[in-house]
Amino acid sequence: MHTLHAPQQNRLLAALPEEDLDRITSMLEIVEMPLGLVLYESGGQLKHVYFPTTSIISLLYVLENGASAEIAVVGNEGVLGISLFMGGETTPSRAVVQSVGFGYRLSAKNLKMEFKRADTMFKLLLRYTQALITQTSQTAVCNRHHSVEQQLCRWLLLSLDRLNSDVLCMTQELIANMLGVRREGVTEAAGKLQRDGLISYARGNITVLDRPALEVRVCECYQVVKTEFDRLLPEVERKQENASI
Amino acid sequence: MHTLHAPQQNRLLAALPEEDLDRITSMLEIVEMPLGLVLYESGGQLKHVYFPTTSIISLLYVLENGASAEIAVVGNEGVLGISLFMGGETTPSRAVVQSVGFGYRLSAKNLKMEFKRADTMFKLLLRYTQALITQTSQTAVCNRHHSVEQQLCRWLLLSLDRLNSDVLCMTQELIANMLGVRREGVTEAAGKLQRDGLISYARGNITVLDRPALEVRVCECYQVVKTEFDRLLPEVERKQENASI
DNA sequence: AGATTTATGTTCGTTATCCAACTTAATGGA
DNA sequence: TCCATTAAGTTGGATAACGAACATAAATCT
Repeated sequence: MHTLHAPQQNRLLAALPEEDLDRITSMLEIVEMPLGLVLYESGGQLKHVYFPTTSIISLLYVLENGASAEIAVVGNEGVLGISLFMGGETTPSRAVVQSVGFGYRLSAKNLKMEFKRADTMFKLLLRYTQALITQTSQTAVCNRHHSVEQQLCRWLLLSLDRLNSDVLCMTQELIANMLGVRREGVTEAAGKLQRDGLISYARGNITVLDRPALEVRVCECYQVVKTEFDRLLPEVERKQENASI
Repeated sequence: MHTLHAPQQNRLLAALPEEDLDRITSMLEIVEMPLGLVLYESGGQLKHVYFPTTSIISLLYVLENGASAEIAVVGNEGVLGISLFMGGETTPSRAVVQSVGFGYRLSAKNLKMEFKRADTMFKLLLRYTQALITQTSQTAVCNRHHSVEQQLCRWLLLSLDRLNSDVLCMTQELIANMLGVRREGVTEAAGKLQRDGLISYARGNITVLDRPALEVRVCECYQVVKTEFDRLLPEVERKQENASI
C-alpha cells in the first residue's frame, strides 16, 4: 500500500511527453480528497489545479435559493481549475468531491512557470477545456429534453468511466442535487433500474450490475460527450491500470 | 452608408492595443450575415473565426430527433469559432445567425500567425472563452430550474445586450427552438409579457417596451452571466457607438 | 383581388415532475 | 443495547410543460 500513487494515473498527465512529465512530477503534491470536500466555492480563489487520479470532482452551479445542478464531472481524465490558465482566476461554480480518492495538485505559480518553459501542457489543457465545454453544453440540452431516468443513466456511466470500480459511493439525495431534481425522482428512477437488475442500491452504495443495459437506456448525450473526449484527447488512453508500482 | 463598419464595433477587437488591432485589421474581412445562415454544422470544419458587430449568432446543440437547445449566444462582445484556437478544430454544435447584421472574419491561418506574433489576442480570447463557459453552464442550470417565462426574459435581455436596438427580429417558433420548448409555450409566455406591456409582438418583430420590468421578471441567470462577462472582459467597454466613421 | 403561406393564438387531454407529508429500515454512536 | 440519525421508499394532490389539433390573421405571391 505504499507507492500506490503515480501521476500517470491521471490521463492528462500520462499524455505528456516523458521529459515534460518528469519535470512536472517534482512539483506535484499528492492529496487525499474526502467525500463532500468543497475544493472551491463560487467566486473563490483557487491556489492549485487538481489532477484527480482515483477521485471524482463534481462541478456545480448553485442558485440563490440553494437549488443546484451539476454542469460537469472531472475525474482521472481531466483537471480541476481551468480558470487559472484561462485567465479568469475564478469561476461562479462550486467544486465538490463526489467520490473519495486521491489526486495530485500543482500550484498556480508552478503551472504558469511550466507554461513558460514549454507549451505542451498548455495545449493539452486547452483541448481538455474544449471537451469540458462539450460536457457542459450537452448537460444543458439533456436537462431540457431528457427524463430523470435517462439522466441518471448518463450520470452513472460518466461516473463509472472515471472510476476503476463498479461501485459508486453516493446517496440518492446527492445525486438529486447533481441532477437538479428531487430526491424522490431519483428514488423512483433508481428503483426502476434496480427492479430491472441494472444496478443494486444499498444506503449510499450503488453497484452497477449490467453496464451494457445502462448503455441501452441512456440518452445519446452520454455517447456524444464520450466521443468528443476521445476525439480531443486521443493520446490520453487508459494506461493507468499499470501505472502504479 | 459607406464606412459604416469598423472592427472596433466588436468589443473584443476594440479591447486590443492599437498596435495589435492595426496589424489585424488588414487581415479582417467584412461579411454580411443573413438571418438563418448556418455558419457551421455539428462536426463541420470552420475556416474562419467570426467577430460579430451588428449580428448575433446562436450556438445550438441538436439532438438526434431534431430537438435543440441554445447553449450560448455570441454578439459584438465575442467571437465565434473558439475550437480553432482551443485546439479541437471543430465542435458538435451548430452556429446559426439569429439576428441579421455584419461581422468581420479572420482566417484560421492568420489567426494562428497572429498568436505567434503576440499573445495579446490569444489571452483575450481565452478570457472570452471562459465567459462563454459561464453562459453555457448557467443555461444548463436555467433549463433545469426556471420557467419558460423566466427563460424568455433571459433570452430577450441577453439578445438586447448584443444589439443597439430595442427591436428583435425573431419568430416565436425560432425562439422556441432556442429555448428548447414548444412554440405554444413561447406564445403563452410572450402573450403574458405583451399583456403586461413589457414587449409588443408583431409577426416576427419583438419590441421591448419596458426593459427595467424585464429585468425584474428575469431569473438570476441573466445577471450572473452579465456580471461574469464584465469581470472577465472589463477593458471591453462600450466604445462602439462612435467607432464607425 | 384572391389564394397561399407564415405567424400567432387557443383549446383540451396527457404526462412528467414537483411538493409535502409520512413510513420503513439500516447505521452508528452513547 | 438502545436511540438518534440518515437513507430510501411511498403516497396523493398540484402544476408546468407537452402533444395535437384547430382558429385567426397578417404577409406574400400571382
